[in-house]
Amino acid sequence: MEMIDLPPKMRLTTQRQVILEELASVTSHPTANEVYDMVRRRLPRIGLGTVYRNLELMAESGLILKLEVGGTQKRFDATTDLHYHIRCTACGKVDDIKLPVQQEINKMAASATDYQILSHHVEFSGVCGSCGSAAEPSSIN
Amino acid sequence: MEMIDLPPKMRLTTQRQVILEELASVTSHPTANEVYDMVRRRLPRIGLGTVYRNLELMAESGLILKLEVGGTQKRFDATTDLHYHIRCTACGKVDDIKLPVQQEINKMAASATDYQILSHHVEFSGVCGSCGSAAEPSSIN
DNA sequence: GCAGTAAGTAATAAACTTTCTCATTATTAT
DNA sequence: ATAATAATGAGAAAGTTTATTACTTACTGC
Repeated sequence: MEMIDLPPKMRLTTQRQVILEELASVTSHPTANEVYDMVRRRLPRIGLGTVYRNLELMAESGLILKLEVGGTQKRFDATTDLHYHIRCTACGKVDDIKLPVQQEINKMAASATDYQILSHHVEFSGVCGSCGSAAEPSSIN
Repeated sequence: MEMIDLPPKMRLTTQRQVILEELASVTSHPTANEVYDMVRRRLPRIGLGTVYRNLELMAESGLILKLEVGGTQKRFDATTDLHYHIRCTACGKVDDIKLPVQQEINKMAASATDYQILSHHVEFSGVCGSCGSAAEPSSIN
């Protein structure tokens, strides 16, 4: 039994504010460690556990998105409206991809499984611009 | 016994055979640790590192699939033809979903990004049958 | 068969990501 | 300002995956 209840008395601490601001300041999808590095420039004494705890809390309350995309680390996204992602197989970078969300795919899925469908996510794999130009300048012949 | 297409110099050891057989014997998508447990019933002295190393090698050679779906652990799949997955948000179980792969989505993506698209994967989130019936008996009341 | 060599294994250590514990600090309501 | 308590920081701990190492096994050409 899982209910989405945001913590009753969630306090607005400096740490939370800065974490959210830093996450919102980038269009990339940083890992917890990367957020930690960004935040530490402004709050040098913050603990890594605090970053993890708050990213998790914010994700639970829907304030941010926790992306469980490929790779070993989870990534976080301050843009909470539904969108798909693409990950570079060479450098691991994750970008948004501006593709309309295919809502009808959920209905198709519902009739193909006994699961109760909640959502779906599409993750593309590809080679990003900088990695592609570095690796294969002769591929368009 | 099926013919296994091994990369040159890759030997078909007992460990590899058993790992592959055990993985192929289930329709679930076990984690490395679960494969380890299954294999250990037949080869009690096998090491966890051996399981990891060989799952990784087999995934690289295309013999099996390594799934980087949600959750903290990677999962492995002996079925290598393209298909989508669905993960239970309650118990973390991952199942195949029999939904035709949307090839055209790659073309749409190609025109929406400067990445060179290689592939895509769709992962659904939902509640599986057993979790659903266990969690919400109040819906029948 | 047998030496020589390459590949694989088991065990262990190590790296890395994430979660947990707890004494202390900071925030909120009074 | 004070009390109540949520949150923090520091470190330990847990969990997953990779790397190292010494030993074993299998393949090669003789």
